[in-house]
Amino acid sequence: MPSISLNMNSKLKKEKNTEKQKINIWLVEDNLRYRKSMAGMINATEGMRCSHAFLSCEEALPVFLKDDLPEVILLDIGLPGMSGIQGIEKFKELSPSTLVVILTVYDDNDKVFNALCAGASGYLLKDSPPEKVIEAIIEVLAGGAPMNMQIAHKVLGMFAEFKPKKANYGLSEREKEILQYMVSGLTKQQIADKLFLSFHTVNTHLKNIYTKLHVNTRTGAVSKVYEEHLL
Amino acid sequence: MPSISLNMNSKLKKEKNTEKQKINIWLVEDNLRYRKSMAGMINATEGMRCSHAFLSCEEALPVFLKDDLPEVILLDIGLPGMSGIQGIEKFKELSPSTLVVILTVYDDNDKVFNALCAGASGYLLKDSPPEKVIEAIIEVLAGGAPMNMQIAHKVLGMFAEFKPKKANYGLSEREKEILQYMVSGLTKQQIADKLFLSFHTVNTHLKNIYTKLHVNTRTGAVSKVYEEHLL
DNA sequence: AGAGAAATGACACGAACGTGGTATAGTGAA
DNA sequence: TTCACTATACCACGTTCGTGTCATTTCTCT
Repeated sequence: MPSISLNMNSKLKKEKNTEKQKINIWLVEDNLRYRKSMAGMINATEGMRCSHAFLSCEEALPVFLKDDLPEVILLDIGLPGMSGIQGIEKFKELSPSTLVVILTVYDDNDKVFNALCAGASGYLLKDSPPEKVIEAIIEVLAGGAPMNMQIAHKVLGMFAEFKPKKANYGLSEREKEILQYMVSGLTKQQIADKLFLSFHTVNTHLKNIYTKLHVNTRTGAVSKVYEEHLL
Repeated sequence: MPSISLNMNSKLKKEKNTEKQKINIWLVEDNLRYRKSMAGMINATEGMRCSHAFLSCEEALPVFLKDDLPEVILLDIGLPGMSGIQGIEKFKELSPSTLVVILTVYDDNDKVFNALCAGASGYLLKDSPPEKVIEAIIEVLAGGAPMNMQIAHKVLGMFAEFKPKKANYGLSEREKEILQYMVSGLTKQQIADKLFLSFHTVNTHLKNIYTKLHVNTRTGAVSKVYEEHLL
């Protein structure tokens, strides 16, 4: 059974006060059994209390109006009504300091990616043993980012997808320079002025760039730059 | 002292064979003391051997020619000569199945980001206790992604930066649709054909899009779409 | 029912673009 | 030294764009 080192001195105070100094945790989870079991687990842990357990984000959000802001929300993704992903955004909007930890069965890249972009501070799968969840709460409060091994692996994998592409297309330095200016929205004449070149020179370079990139509009070239992470 | 569950049956075989069945680990680290200490730690661990310890990537790369491919490389980033980041790419190029774990003092976003993009499978800080490094080797071999708590936190933070921008600029659905086609490189006439619209209609929509996005060229609009993660 | 937003359509004109050429000079490799 | 590549520069033609102004038809919301 894990225990936390925070507020250990406060334990000397009277019960009522101690109750309030426990870590305030919310649970949003539509499965009754899992919800009850998890809430029980939290309340049985020293220094933690599960003050609310909802079965949808729609239920949970209005409670934010009262000043019972949670420190941590354990959030499912496959919920009735509003998805957990949308939920994260709402929660973080209402209380940016609240840490959201995803607790779900979904492990596909898309869900993980979107949840993290939305502001989740951790991502656990439901096959994790309950002790791991309790540990995760402690970790996230300590400034960490609890994740299952396989989730962490996926996350790093996403980075690798970000810029492996470096198909140069054989662009020369000058061409890259001109492409750069084009991407930032300048016209040929403006680029020429910027580089102290003739309009015709820029025109020629652009022609060559189009040939190399297999495009025939400036728009297509700009898209290619972003799409394939050139420059 | 951690121990691994892999190849436990092989321990019955004779010494020479067991030696080869240990996990082959390379170390690239310019600090003499740290290198020696880490190599010693690895070799003292059951089922692991540090077959090589280099002080730069330039030294390590030629050894890949012989068929002594490591399963894991512990790699520093602040190295003389070629940086560790470049090193990752080279290593992964020569042996994609080799897992690279960064072991460094640098924890700035840029280094972390680039290392992960380059293909690192883990990222540890040097202030980690040696046991943690050994655990990380086991974890990465089990398909995980070992990271310090603060690194994991940084990594998730990077995701949040990816698409918080939801500045819609008040674009209507139709406008977004047209913008989409423009981004993919089509001309006004081509877009009109695609959507069974008049050229003039597309022209008007584009005008409105430019106004809303505060740009006045298609190139500028496309850049804005990518730069601010619209659509 | 009426206001307001969005989508649709049209015309015209000057500016910018895309593409077909041609040509000179410098640099570094074969 | 020749060859290839790069950067530079020019011209002309037809196409596309950006912008001005205007009008009609849906919708939605109240």
